Amino acid sequence: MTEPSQLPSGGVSRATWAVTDYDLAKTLNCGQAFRWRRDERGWQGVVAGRWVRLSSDGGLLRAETALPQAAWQWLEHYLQLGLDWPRVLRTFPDDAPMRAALAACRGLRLLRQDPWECLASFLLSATKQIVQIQTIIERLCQSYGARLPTPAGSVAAFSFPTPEQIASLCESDLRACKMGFRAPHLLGAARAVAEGRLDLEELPALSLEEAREHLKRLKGVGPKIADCVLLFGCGFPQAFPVDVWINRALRELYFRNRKLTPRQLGAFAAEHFGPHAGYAQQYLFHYMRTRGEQKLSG
DNA sequence: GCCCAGGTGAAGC
DNA sequence: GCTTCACATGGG
Repeated sequence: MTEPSQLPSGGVSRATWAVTDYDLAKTLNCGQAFRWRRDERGWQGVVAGRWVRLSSDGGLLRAETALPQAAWQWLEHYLQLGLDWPRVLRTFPDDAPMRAALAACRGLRLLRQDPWECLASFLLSATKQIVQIQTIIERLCQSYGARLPTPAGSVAAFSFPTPEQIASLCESDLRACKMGFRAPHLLGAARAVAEGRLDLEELPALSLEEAREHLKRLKGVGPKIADCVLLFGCGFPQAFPVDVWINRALRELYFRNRKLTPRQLGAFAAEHFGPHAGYAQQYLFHYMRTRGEQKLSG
């Protein structure tokens, strides 16, 4: 990572970073985050309560905000620009499935998302397709988030509703966003966080097992959603969410289609994929989902 | 209509 | 322990 160069113009602020092995399109569109939208100039999203447009240009990553920025740590942290990627790569097992996934998903990175948005989003993900999760979250933000400043001519943008904002609603308010049986789960999680019964900021200081148990106290949070929050929002690189795709991937690629329980798969993953198993998981997930598709440019 | 989707919890063996 | 099923909603 290099220091960003900054060129203010009007209310807008811009920055540029030199990156290697960083595929913005794959990273923003691989199913770890749900709020990024492609437009003619890049990707629009909301990070740390700010509207931002990201784009890539060869080895350069560009960012544009609606308001002046005194500093960019909030975005560098989200994009994990300080990560020593070659060091992560060296921890992966050298086997045929992993080599294929790495070749197919070159440049895919993990983001460091806000833990609350991550928890709420994955609570809404249960037995939903990614496009439908995106739609539900968009309705939630438009209905109950706060309007954010955007550049002239851009479509409206909204913050992700805080735990307090959601805690003040009732179940039918949430069901109006078409989240179905997930509504009481989201409401319960929002109230637990708003009332201080769950401290998301404390989780990174705990062991993986302790943090997982804290999250699983919430109704609607099992091992899969807990590990998504720990991997994408709390900085546990060894967390390994096992969903239908990973289940399929592991069985097909490592177990010749033998049937295994999620518990057995989790144990295998922890042993086989090493200290950054979660990164390996995201490569296998994206590899399985895009296998057979024509390569998209981004 | 039927089946599936980045699951979970309750109830049945 | 493991298996089965309901739970909302939308798309193929």
